[in-house]
Amino acid sequence: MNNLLKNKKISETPFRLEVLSIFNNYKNAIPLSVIEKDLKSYNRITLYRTIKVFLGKGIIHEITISGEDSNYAICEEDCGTNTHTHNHNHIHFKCNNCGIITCVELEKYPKISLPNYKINQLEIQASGVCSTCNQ
Amino acid sequence: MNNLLKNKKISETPFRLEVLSIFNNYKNAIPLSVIEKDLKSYNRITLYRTIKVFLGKGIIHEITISGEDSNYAICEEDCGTNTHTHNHNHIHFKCNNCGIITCVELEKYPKISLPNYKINQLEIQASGVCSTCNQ
DNA sequence: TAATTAATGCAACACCGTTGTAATAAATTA
DNA sequence: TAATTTATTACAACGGTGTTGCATTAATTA
Repeated sequence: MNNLLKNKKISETPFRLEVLSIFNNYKNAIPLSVIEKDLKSYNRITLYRTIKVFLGKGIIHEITISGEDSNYAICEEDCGTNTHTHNHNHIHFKCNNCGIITCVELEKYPKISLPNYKINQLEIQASGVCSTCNQ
Repeated sequence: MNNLLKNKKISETPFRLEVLSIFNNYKNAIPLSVIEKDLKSYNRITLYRTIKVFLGKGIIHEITISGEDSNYAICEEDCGTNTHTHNHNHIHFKCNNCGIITCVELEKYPKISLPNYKINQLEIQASGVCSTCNQ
């Protein structure tokens, strides 16, 4: 995890390391605005490009929920190296109370079969009240 | 379906009727670009506002898939009157071959339970090859 | 350390969606 | 149906978001 960038064969720069460390400071998914806020010195364009590179290398994945800003979260070890082969065993949960979006692991991931369809990938987004707020 | 607008208690205007008829011409979800293309005379701003009103009244729903333009599809009869209570028994399927996004009904919709979580809503997005292309 | 390759950041731009407002059309009331 | 009220349309203008070209600077390689 410390030499993640070198493993992914991209240059290790202070900016990228700082973005990575911000991701690691949160257990949940975060939007660009959080990254911008946390960066010591931040350049809009460099951040966009960094996010694109991280997405392309499978370092992070994007969570797109209707009506929300895009959120980003660190990928698990076994994620693919690009967005198409990217695969995970978790769902994306949006808490309507605290607003936080998290990746939640499922023991048994639902299977869906549609006659005549070939299903390659499932993305499941749930919303409700998270375990922290639900007390 | 013909007096949909009046049922929803919004004014019936030529523009809105034309947008509605475009939705009815497609069995699948469509992005704004398709609506723009099909409108005889189209005003960008009015279209945005029309879509917003349709969304708010539960006439259409938005399908947001990572990396795609937003798509819109006519809601079923039993959809709620706003986006929050909006509920459906279908998943959103993106065909990687033809690119078309459809709402596909499921006989048995998967249930997901997470310890300590309260799940109000599920949005399921699948991708692969649709029944038309898969032949 | 020198040469090569890649990342950064500035300027400038295009696109997307929104807002204020005047004109116009639809709905309501008498 | 005509007059009034209410809502919609469309123009002008704007702000935000994401992108590209390019010169500078930093990281990697030999």
